[in-house]
Amino acid sequence: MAQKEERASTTSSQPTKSSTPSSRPTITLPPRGSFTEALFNNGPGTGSGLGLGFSPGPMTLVSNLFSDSEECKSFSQLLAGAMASPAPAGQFRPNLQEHVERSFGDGVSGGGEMDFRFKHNRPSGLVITQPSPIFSVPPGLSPATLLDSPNLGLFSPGQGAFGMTHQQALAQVTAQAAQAQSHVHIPAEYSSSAPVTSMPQISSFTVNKTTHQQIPPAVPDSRVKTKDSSDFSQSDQRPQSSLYVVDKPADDLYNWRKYGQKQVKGSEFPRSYYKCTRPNCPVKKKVERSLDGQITEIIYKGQHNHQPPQSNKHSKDPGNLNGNSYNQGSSELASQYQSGNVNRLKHHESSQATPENISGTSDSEEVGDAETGVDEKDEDEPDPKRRNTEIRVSEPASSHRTVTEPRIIVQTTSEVDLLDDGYRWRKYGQKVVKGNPYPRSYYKCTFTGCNVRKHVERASTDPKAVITTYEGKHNHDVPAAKTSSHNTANSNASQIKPQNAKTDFANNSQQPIALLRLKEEHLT
DNA sequence: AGCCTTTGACCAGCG
DNA sequence: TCGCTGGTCAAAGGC
Repeated sequence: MAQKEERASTTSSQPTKSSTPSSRPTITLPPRGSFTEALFNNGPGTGSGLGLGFSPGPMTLVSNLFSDSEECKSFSQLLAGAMASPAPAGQFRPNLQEHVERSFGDGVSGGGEMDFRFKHNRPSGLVITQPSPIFSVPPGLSPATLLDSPNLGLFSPGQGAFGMTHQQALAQVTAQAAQAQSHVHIPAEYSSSAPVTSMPQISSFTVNKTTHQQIPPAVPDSRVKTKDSSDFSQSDQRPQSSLYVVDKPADDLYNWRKYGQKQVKGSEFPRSYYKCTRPNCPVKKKVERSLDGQITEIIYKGQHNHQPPQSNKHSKDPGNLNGNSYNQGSSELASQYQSGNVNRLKHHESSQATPENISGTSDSEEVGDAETGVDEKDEDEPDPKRRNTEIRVSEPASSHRTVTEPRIIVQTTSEVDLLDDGYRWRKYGQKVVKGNPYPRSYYKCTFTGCNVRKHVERASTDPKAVITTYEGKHNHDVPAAKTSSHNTANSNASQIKPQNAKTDFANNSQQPIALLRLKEEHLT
């Protein structure tokens, strides 16, 4: 059946390792004070990362690389250098890849789809051989070393962590960063104040040049969605036979039985109803998917009164190609769900839900039982009071749908914060995840009508290591500078965005350069 | 045989 | 009361 075909195609979509490593990329060192300064210090006027005064984490550094438009000729070139070096299938890569993919694919109107497709549709046989000086690596730090280091491989077609969650990604970032310290030597002069742990990964920027590997949503459902290159130029078209997937949303360790499907008004997509197959378990979930199979929204209702099956039969699903990693993620999700977190994202799709997704609705609805720092220890004890909580995991409603990771949001504070990118952000939630003492924080752009979301995570072992994920596209300009020094700094940051976008390369309104270039290349 | 999906019918809430 | 809509049931069929 179609289902089988999808599974088959999903399986076949496994990434292929780089097979044509051309000459190792030559990485030149740009004048310090520009690139490196921006890289490690977030650039002039940007203020410290996230306004927290700490050194940039791996993702921030990576972001800086992208944002440093002046140095970057094109995204592909960036990738070329990295890809030229066949990095081992490190486990962590997919995570960063996810970050980048999401950053580039989500919420980018106009080119959004193309961006997204890039990650999904890069022809498996496509080899980009444009070793160009995109990345700057301090003397003594061999790009090859970085790229070949199994500990540093980022964005390479690793398979192990195919379905990693943010938490996992973060955990690995931390772990690997730590390992990096012992594997990579970084001249002190370049280390600056930035933790050495963050550095190596900068150059470990390897992007999967093969068939796109979709990261399964951290949330339970969803399978990998893949598309072949043939679909590349057909932005919103129906999926072709060999493309995709996504079928039953059941990879959250729990077993679900579909008991109904209905075409609901207001949605062009049918909604499926699932029940946990566990006897007496009241949990249900509603899943809406687009015609091409992408999950656009997932709404959980109730709380499991049992542990996830140890051996989920669904593990055989292609979506679990990653096996452990994915299961881990699922497990975490399961725990999160079980913990009774309440979320209501409305439209997300953001996640693909896109933030809009998350946002759109989330804003007004995610409110709910604001709980902060949900204590994971509760996960094993269903709280009767939480029984009927509803968790909505949706995908972005943006026109260009992308498969991103559904989110679990717990609204907490309403503090308005000015982060480092010039935009004003309101923290609307945070969550403590198992294994990480630092909460994941969620921010929303405070500009009226703007649904851009920002999700900041810190590594459990190194709060300086931050993964920032943007969702949505700003529909406005960077707020005018305020009188405060902080704001001024941010304002400056926005003005020099190309050089200091920092994590903002992910931010739609700022992603661009690399993104656009990427398109150009694919179009030709 | 068991489990799951499909799908039309039924039910309840709401305006 | 009626119609609409969302949610659920349950028979049929597939794997």
